[in-house]
Amino acid sequence: MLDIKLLREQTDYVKAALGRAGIAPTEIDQVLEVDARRRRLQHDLDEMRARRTRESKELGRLAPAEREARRLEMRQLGDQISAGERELTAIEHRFDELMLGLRNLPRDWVPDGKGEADNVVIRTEGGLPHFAFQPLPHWELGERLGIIDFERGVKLSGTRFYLLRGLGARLERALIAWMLDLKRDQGYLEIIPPLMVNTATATSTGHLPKNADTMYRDIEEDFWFIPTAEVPLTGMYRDEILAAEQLPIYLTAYTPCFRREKMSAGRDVRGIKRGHQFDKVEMVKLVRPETSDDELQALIEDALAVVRPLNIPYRVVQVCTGDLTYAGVAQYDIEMWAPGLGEWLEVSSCSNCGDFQMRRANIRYRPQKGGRPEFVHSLNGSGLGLPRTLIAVMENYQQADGSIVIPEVLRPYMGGIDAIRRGPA
RNA sequence: GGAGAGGUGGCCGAGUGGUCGAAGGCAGCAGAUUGCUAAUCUGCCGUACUCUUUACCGGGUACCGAGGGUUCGAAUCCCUCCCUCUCCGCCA
Repeated sequence: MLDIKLLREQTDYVKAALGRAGIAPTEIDQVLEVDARRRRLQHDLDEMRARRTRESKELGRLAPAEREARRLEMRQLGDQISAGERELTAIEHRFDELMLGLRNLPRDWVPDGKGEADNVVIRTEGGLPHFAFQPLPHWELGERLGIIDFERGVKLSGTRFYLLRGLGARLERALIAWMLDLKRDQGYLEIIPPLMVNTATATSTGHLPKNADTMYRDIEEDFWFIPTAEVPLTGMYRDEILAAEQLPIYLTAYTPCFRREKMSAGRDVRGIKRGHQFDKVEMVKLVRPETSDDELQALIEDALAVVRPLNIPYRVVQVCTGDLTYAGVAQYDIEMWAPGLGEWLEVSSCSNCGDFQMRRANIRYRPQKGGRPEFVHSLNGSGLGLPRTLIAVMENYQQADGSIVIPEVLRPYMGGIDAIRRGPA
């Protein structure tokens, strides 16, 4: 959530910044209009309540006979106040709705753009590999090796579901364990969070109310299945005031993620690139405000530290204003090359969310002992998304005979196995 | 799921209709004092919104789990819900 004071006091700046992300200035005007009405009503109500308090105290001291006379008058005032309170509640709901609907402001240095096509590749590492044969897409490899079973996934659940079996499952588990160990070495605290969260938690990260239609939920119990571990990790300290010494907080978690993707027909239909359920290792940082831009750079490095040892070509993309996540002020994506698919795969997305989520989650810290609490800043990044990392490994490490060599760093996690070959799994 | 107890400020903990934003303690901040990292004393010390204001100070309102209700007036009485604890049941 944005700071309403910023909207009031630096309206033009906010309009310009949001304009770069494709938001019409009239949206801000609308918020300010409701804000003005809300404040006026609040003020009137405050005065009525002040009068009631004052006169009620006097009334208490009066003799019983006099008391009766003024009781009726006081009751009318009470009715007026009740009516005002109902009106205020309605306006506040409207106000909250509008405020929750405003995305975060991009940093000034984020490149302008309308969408994905305008993102800027800022770095590419590793030349594209040459194969002496036609590299296969991972679904071919997976089925031939018996490590991915698409048909049975569909049978169990439906389209876009699959299962990993044998060494495929083990490879995924190896990747997860290896990543988590790396994160631990980088200073992240490993968490196993709930995979279902309540509405308040999902609202605090900005996933609700805007993206309600992309999440699975249990209405009866007010549970939302997490679309990413960012949600529980970022929400962990909701409604808390942290001690300054606690910051920065670095958290990591491996979790399955659930997304009600509105799958467009014909796009990414094959393989495991996009599904309703996938595994991910996530990083979340809660930091002091003045450090968050530097922490974002460090976060990218922490993600790259997972990418590099795999020896797969990758690139870093700076996300433009039109493609930023809702809560982000700046964002970088990391993409790995998939020779079978012939495309770059987004395996990580690192964002600085400023105080946007922390304001919603009401997570603050005291900069000085005894000082006033301030909102902290939050960041999140994948470290990494598993299916796409698995794709990249499979497609880059495939051999002419259809086997897949296990990357060196993963072998200790695979019981020393050096390749996945054809044969009984 | 059933029965009982309870949810109060950063923490602990009083408070059962008005003088309670809330005693007391701890922690924190400022100062005093002390022959030495401790002790003692004094003062300050919730959050948000708002008015006045350059700012400070000050005034007002809201907040005692959440939402309703009763009342001139609710932390306090009533209703609903949520959560925690204890016991029972069920269970991976």
